[in-house]
Amino acid sequence: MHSSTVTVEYSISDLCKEFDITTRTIRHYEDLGLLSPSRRGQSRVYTPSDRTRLRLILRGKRLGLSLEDSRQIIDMYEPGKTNINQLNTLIDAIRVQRTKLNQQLDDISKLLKDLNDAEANCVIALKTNGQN
Amino acid sequence: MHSSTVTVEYSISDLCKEFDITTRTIRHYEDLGLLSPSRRGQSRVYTPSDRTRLRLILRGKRLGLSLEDSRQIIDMYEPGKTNINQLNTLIDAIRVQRTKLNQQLDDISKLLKDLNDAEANCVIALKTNGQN
DNA sequence: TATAACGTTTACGTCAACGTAAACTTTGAA
DNA sequence: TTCAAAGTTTACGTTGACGTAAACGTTATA
Repeated sequence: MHSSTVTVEYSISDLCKEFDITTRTIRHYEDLGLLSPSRRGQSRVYTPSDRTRLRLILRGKRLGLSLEDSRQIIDMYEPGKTNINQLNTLIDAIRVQRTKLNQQLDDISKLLKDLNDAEANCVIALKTNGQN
Repeated sequence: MHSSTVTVEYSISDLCKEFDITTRTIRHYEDLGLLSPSRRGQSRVYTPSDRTRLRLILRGKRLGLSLEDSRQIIDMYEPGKTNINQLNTLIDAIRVQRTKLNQQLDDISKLLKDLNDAEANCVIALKTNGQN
């Protein structure tokens, strides 16, 4: 039996291009412990898992999370060697995040509604001011 | 005919308490042109409209918007003396914001799903590790 | 009247999240 | 072989969003 293994990997510039960020940004995330790529020689080598983490970090950024927040959330996905105490605090942390996200959902729906109103007003103003 | 007018107003500390922020924060927003309260003597006096603007700013913050972004969005609500050109660029800006918000909605729903999975894993781990 | 409680301005400090520059190494193609 | 492209480390700079401290004015009430 032969299981073929196609080890996928990425260079730092691969990820930069894909996500439209700079090398500085990626190295910065590594400095903060959000990424820990292996090395070939002195060059960084990223796995699909690293790439996923990066995607999660950027998603967090779009939601206004700090890098530290993102680090904690991402760590939630890898329970790894957490003991029971940690599991309970983890569950609490998860619920805290969920509460924040639900607040955001509410905020967004209100903002979307406001934008709809604003746009409607614009359209009306455009029709009314056929002169000018 | 007599229209009774109960002019509602707020002091800076009123708003600080209501929204749980500092005076420094409110004055900072004023420095950036997001608020422009009137004065009685040298003290700032805030109207319900000012209060609404503040609420919108803080909502923007929860969504990860910069103060500059919030300023622009809030200005969308007050078309005021905008001419037709401005109205069209305004409509474009509104649609840009809407796109971003929809992206956020998508991000949030994914994150919520991830958190659900993470919590489920925690619960399983808790049951499995009845020992330890 | 004095002393809190609240307001003000001015200005330097801080922290996160990178930007930017310098100086260097490694590697593949001409 | 040389030279351009891509990689590296180190370190100071910048921007946004306030914090913090100093020094001062106003008002109410004990």
